[in-house]
Amino acid sequence: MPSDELKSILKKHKLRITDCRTDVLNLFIQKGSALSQGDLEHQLGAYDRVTLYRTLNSFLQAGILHKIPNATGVATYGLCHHTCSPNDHNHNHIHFKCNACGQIECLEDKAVPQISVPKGYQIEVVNMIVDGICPSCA
Amino acid sequence: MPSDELKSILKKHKLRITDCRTDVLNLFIQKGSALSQGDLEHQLGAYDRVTLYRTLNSFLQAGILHKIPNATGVATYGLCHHTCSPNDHNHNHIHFKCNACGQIECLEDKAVPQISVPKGYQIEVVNMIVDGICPSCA
DNA sequence: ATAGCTTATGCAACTAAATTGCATTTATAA
DNA sequence: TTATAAATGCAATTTAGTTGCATAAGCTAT
Ligand SMILES: [Mn+2]
Ligand SMILES: [Mn+2]
Ligand SMILES: [Zn+2]
Ligand SMILES: [Zn+2]
Repeated sequence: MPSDELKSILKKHKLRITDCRTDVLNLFIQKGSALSQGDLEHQLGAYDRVTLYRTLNSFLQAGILHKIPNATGVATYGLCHHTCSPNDHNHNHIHFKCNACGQIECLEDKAVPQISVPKGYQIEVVNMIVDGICPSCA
Repeated sequence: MPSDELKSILKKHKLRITDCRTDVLNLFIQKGSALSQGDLEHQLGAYDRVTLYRTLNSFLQAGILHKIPNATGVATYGLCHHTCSPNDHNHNHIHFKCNACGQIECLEDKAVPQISVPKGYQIEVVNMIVDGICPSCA
């Protein structure tokens, strides 16, 4: 993606434009799938782990990325494709984790179905994670 | 829960009966909510961290516990209320995580709704985690 | 009940990920 | 261009998860 577009995305979210941030953002856009901090470290070796860590946190805060729950213990992050802001993350799509290659993807077109919970419980966010085999691994 | 019942549960799953295992099992039954290894360490200080770690793994294997995905990074485990065996964990219920007290519960009565995924994806397991406020914290 | 075999436990050590403090560098707005 | 606030890198710490090995304990067959 052209550098100008990357910068405008950062600007839109009121983040200072730095090399690390544009590179991280670009990687997320290129890859299309969810990435962990380790993925970033591996593919953007130029930057310190801590800087990548803080970049992820900035992006979370800003609403550029969302955190994807999973049982493996390593946090993964996906691009917010819809308009998200720090206080209003707005995600409603299913996540898919491939048991073969380990990749996690956002299935943007698949909405999380409506559910009900017992009396007394208040719903704030609903996450749905599908484990299985992705098309590339089938 | 009476010691005899605890022992028979362990026996049913072909696990040797030890103090640690009966205490851990008893704690899960008493609490009713999901627990992390840290929770066990805190509440069953008599046992070594590694022993608790291996107890959790044995229980997972045996089908006594199931792992509950969440975005916090610490693994939590819940009792399998239905018949589960090592090769056939059979869970279909929603999990609820309270954003106030942090507790995670199994909503046994709330089934995970059926979903469809894009062509080429194969579903193996579906997890649904609801974040919100639990009745005790409301 | 006991002996013998198998499994569980505790300790120490190690890995990996997440997190913090602080000095230095860099981005941005005046 | 300069002043200010924020981002970065490095070092160090915390936390969770994991493995190896010697010892202790559970279980089964005699
Ligand atoms: Mn997503
Ligand atoms: Mn459950
Ligand atoms: Zn795959
Ligand atoms: Zn609560």
